[in-house]
Amino acid sequence: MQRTNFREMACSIARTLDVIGEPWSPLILRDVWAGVSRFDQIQADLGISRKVLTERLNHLIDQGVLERHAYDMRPRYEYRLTAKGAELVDLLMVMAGWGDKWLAGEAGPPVLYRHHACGEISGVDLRCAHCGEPMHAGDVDLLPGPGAAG
Amino acid sequence: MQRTNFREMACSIARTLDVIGEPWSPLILRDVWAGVSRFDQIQADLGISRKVLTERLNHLIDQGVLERHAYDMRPRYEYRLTAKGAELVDLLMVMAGWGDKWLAGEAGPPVLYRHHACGEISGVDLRCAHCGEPMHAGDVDLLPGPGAAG
DNA sequence: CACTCGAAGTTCCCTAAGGGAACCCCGATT
DNA sequence: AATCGGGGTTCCCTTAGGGAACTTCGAGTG
Repeated sequence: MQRTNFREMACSIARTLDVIGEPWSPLILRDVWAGVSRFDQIQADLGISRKVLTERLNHLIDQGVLERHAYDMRPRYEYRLTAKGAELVDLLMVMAGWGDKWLAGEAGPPVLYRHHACGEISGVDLRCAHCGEPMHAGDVDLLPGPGAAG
Repeated sequence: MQRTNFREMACSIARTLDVIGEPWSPLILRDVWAGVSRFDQIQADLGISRKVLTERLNHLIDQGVLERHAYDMRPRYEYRLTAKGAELVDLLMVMAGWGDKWLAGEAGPPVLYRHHACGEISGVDLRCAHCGEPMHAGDVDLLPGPGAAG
């Protein structure tokens, strides 16, 4: 399909999409996060083609988001999130929050999140890292940064 | 390419991907958010094929994320974020934050975010909606919710 | 009125990516 | 020696994305 690649764009959103923007990649990370971490498990859970799963896993490993770990003397492997990958899961939690709010409908959210610190069922909330007040799409101005395109 | 559709999965991440998971969709939302909101502008800014841009815009409108708005007596339109779409931009800010941290390199972030409330250059931080403490991937347990698959 | 312009698509062909099923490899078990 | 099961690889087919040319429609110009 000769897909355009986003890596060269001077945009952190595009670059992030170059890492996890392909179809299935976020769901693979979700599975690994949730403990579904072996090839056949992921393949069966998602219903993804084995060929594509291989490609995605290799790409995620190349990008430093997953690592491949032997769990037996036999050639058996499980996939784990790296620190870089674990921070991507924050993104998945925000996605899940949006889906819960706008797409879950009558049935309610399929998954609940219990926060260790307070023990309550909760969700993520976006705050300004500087002042701690809510920070949403309409609460910011965009300015060119040091890495902006020439 | 007979792509699998994610809509029917009992997972808010998958359902969200069904709305904005196709290649280009998040970048289209980013453009509209940043004020690049007309067909030819978006097409030129992204370098996306006109055919695919048409498909993506229609899908985003169908999903209630964008709306098409005439800005002239002539058939001229601009695209705007709905409330549903504006909340998706929160997701884009989290993506941008991850890209800034892990992919920007020496050059630094291409775009800076100035928070209206405090006037500072900042970024988003994920907090528990219930207790206000940090809430990241490792800080939660996943539990089946009311909309979980049978 | 005829001509041109520009925004916003639409159409067509070509290539490459995803789906699916069959096949392969390799160490362990029987 | 034969089987098993995890973890892929290979092959073919279909369809989505890229790219460029073409269309449509109202406005402005001479």
